[in-house]
Amino acid sequence: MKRIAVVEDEIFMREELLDLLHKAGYQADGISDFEDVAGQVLGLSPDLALLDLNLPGASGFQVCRELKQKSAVPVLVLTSRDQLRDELHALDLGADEYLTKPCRKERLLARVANVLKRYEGRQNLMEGPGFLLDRQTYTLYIHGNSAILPKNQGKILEVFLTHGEEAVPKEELYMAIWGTMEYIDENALQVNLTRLKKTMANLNMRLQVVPVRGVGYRLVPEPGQG
Amino acid sequence: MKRIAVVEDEIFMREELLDLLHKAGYQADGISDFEDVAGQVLGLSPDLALLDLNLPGASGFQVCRELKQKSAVPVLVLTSRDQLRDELHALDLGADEYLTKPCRKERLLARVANVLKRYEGRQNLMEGPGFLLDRQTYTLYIHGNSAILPKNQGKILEVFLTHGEEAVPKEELYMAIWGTMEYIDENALQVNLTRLKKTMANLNMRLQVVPVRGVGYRLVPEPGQG
DNA sequence: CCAAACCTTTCATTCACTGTAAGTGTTTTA
DNA sequence: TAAAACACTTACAGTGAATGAAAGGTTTGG
Repeated sequence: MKRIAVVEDEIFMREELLDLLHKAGYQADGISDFEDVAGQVLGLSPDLALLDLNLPGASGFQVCRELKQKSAVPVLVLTSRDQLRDELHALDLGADEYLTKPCRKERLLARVANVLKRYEGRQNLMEGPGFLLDRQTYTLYIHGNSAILPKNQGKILEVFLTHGEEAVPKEELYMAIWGTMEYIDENALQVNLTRLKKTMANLNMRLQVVPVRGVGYRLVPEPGQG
Repeated sequence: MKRIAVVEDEIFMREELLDLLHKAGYQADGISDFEDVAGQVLGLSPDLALLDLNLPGASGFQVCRELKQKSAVPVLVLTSRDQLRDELHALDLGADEYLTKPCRKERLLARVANVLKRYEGRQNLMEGPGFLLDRQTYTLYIHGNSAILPKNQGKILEVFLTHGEEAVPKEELYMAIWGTMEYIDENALQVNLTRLKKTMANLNMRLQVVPVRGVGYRLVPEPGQG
């Protein structure tokens, strides 16, 4: 059964949506606490996020951006904001659908089903700047091409992507690759990083791995000439 | 540059669309003959098809269905039909977007860009019954999971998919795998087929490879109990 | 300039993929 | 029913990519 996360602060509306989706055969879960909305949504690991834009605390746009940065979950924006610029903004942030309230139930359900169908088989894809990464196979999609990363390089890149441009401590990379921090030559990580860099260069990924002295590494956009 | 195929019978509207898309940096091509529309569109091998529903000859719905059956090209329906049931029908056929005329230019361009963005990196994906196959890496997406096929198995499956349920001559499989028909043990193909079958079973693909005596093989849906 | 931190290249090991071989089933036809 | 043609399976050894270890080079900051 497909899971849908519903982000809507108005309680009556939320219950109605949950009920509607439930009757349509989805497992729908709402959020009632509006701190770290994106985190909560991802915690539900839904197949789709249904997102209102007018939220207490952080704006829906911010939530949408965060969801898209940290995952590849499809986002359907359902809002009463009917300004064209809101729509353009949401779409630009990567929203997969934009519907304005009031909205016919049939239309909403059709769009939900449509988005879910389009995302079939994409559950494992993570979004990076300009590319997609399959978390299971470490297949990388970039510039309309695809390539398979060696497992270690894939794991490293995956960890980087979950951190955005934040520094990633070496310990975390150790854990991600080997599941432990013992008995591993410190150099092994180094070698795999070198290999990842070379791979990224070969694929023309405009990203650089830069060291953070005494801590670990960061993934940053290449200081391009563009 | 992204290519867009425009299917719109009203010539004035068509020219306006082509102009708009062209100014937005796309390579847009229109169709002026409305026989075998889907075939013509696919002949352009566009990154996106912009489709009107009211066409002379076959209905736009039929074209949409055909496009989705024969390819994985994204379809954006732009129509003056504003009935909900038309929209539901189009979405059900797999249309990726449904916009009603009149439509603000900004909105249209935003949706076009949005759909193209969503399809980024999907150019190499082939659609099979219930799964997707990446033609470059032979990554297989099924049941929300992904797996990498060994090269030979991937090539075989790829050839099968281009044939639907038609029989595939052995010679074609030879050519696809080894690029030649000489110096190859006839049994090698056999072994690879056995391996592909095992792989498909492990992945719960509901497909069977059946021999066509003296000719080759066919890929058919499993005679399931569903 | 020195030491710590960081990087790169090379090499042997390991493991998945592959074709060969050898033998077992199955269908067709006389 | 027999035998020939075709189809299938399993086991095995060769190959090549990925990996960690080793050894040595480079950068950074005090």
